[in-house]
Amino acid sequence: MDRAPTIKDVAERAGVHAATASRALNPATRGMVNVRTANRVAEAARALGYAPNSAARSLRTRTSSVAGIIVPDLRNPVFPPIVRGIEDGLREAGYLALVGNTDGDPERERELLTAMRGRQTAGFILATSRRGDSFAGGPAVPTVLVNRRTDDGDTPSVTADNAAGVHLLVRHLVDLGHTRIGHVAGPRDLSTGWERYRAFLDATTSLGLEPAAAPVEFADAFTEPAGHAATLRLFAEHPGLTAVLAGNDLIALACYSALAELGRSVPGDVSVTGFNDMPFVDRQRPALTTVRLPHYEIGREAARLLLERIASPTAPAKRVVLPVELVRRDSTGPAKV
Amino acid sequence: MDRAPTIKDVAERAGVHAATASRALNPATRGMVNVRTANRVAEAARALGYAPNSAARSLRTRTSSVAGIIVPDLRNPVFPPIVRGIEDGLREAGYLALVGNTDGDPERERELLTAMRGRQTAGFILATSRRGDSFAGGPAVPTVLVNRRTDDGDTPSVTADNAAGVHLLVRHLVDLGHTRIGHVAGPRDLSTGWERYRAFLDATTSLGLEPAAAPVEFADAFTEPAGHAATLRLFAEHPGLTAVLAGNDLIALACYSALAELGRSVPGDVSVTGFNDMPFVDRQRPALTTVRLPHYEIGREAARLLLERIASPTAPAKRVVLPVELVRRDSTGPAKV
DNA sequence: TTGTATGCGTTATCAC
DNA sequence: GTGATAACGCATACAA
Repeated sequence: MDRAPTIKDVAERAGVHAATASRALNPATRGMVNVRTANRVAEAARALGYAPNSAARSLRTRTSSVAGIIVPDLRNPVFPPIVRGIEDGLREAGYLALVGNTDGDPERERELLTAMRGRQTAGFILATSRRGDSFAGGPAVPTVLVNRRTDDGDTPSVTADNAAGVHLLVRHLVDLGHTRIGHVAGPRDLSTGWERYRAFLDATTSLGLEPAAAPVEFADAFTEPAGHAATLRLFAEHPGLTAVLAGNDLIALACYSALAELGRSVPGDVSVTGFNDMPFVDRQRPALTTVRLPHYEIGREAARLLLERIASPTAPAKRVVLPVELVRRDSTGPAKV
Repeated sequence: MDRAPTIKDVAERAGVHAATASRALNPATRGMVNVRTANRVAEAARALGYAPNSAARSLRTRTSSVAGIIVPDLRNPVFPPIVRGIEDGLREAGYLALVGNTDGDPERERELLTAMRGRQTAGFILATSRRGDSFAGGPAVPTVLVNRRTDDGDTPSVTADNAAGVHLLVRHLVDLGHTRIGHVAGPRDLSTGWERYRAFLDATTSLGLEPAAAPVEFADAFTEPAGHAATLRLFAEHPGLTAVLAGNDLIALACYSALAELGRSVPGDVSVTGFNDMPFVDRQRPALTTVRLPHYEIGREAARLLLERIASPTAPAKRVVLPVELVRRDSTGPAKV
């Protein structure tokens, strides 16, 4: 088992200097070399099964075709399709994806970023950002935010149209005759939680509900336990609600169990809506009315943006917002009179 | 914005030569250097925020601390916890994880392996193997199989105890009085499908069922559509079955819908069992009786095995089999008499 | 225990 | 259009 062939071996076989072989093999510099020699080199490379040593290339060029993806936890069902979309988008451009989980811990995130940067990662796609985060003095490395974003507009991002989704849901509930609608919101420091909350205020007032008829309770996290607790708090204060707009699907499922505890039926007594359309919420009992996000496309778009960013790092930061879709199922019904 | 500090910068600041700094920073060679200088170097490194350039290190040492994980599709709910377990296990050892999806296409898999190998990947963890696969002349790169394995024992693997799980399920059904139990099996060319199928034959005969009372139908894939079709075929031939053991949870859910189509209730007319205990199958209607696999631990164990393998590549290949657990829920009930 | 010298494989710069 | 050369940052064989 001898060592893998190097560019020197290729050059020798083609009867040229290593530098020439390098130029011939690199699409960007191919033009500098005679077509015939270029072909000879390509032929030799193929014959030898030559594959460039990317460590050497990275060392020399200070970049690589590897991107880092950082998510809170891959086990949260929204992330697999996003990551898959990113991976597909990256791979088409010849990039590979490093994936890391932070569990929402900024310390872990820093460690991961450092570790990845040390491996010459060409760029980052972060699904972990908080509204207040800033990359000002931070990464000279191209970075794209996905799913969540920061408040400042300095970093490119790909998110779903949270506001439109909430408007769709509120209108749907109002159309069903609901006049007292509560919101179990996600954390305020995440753009997803915050945007949906703001849109809820917006939509309810613009549809003529008094603030007292549209109370809000914040969950500490986008999880079932946090959602459960928040739902109980909401109904303790506002027992007369006939509908709940949950910050995401997991919170909506928590509403199911909390309402069952309170002896209320869904949707008989209370209508419930989610956000995300995670796998299997269509098979819950009752099937969840929610807003579908194009998670896979969000991922692909993020990959596209990152590649753009790598190609031209100084271009102004784009913020892409992808459309969402209302999915009516069985967890919403006419308001009880 | 100046360049990242190199080991030279660290050495200079500590007043030593780069070689000494290198030895001081590397745990393996730390012993060769005076404790006081070692501390001085470490201090300088910390002050400068030094992170070794892994491209240079890889070039020099011909290895890297990056491992490749290859799965069919991250969106299949069994993989996220496995990948998460792997990532956690790798990271504790300072390794990063490259993740790629193949959609079950061997061609894509080859491409990914080549691409990753070209980037000095230190090892691979594959969740994509088929029974007949062989790595004989293949990868000199350390490799571990996870979830699935090949028939030959040449490659280390971490799998769940499929046979024990099936025995648990069959005994559970027999205890409930079922005497005509069908099996909607997964693909024969995957070890998961095959082992569960073999165990089904084994368990039913050893518990006294005639082969005719334990018919099998194979699904083309571990998916709902394939499971649906296979379930219909099974009941077309054997309408008298009172229980179905599905090859995995997705096939079990397909049994639900196929049986509903046939006008049979679950578990009133027919009991159904799954395999995996995916997220949310406890919230299906009815909640699924299934076997729980320790997916996260499977992933961690695979990472451990890979690190072992990297440390001593010639040691004999271990095959780790992790225990499973029966989870009784509402999809199984007493046999209809 | 520390310093010196060299090379890993590639590409950028400079000659020709 | 091509060749010679140097340098990317690190780790190690060897010398001191």
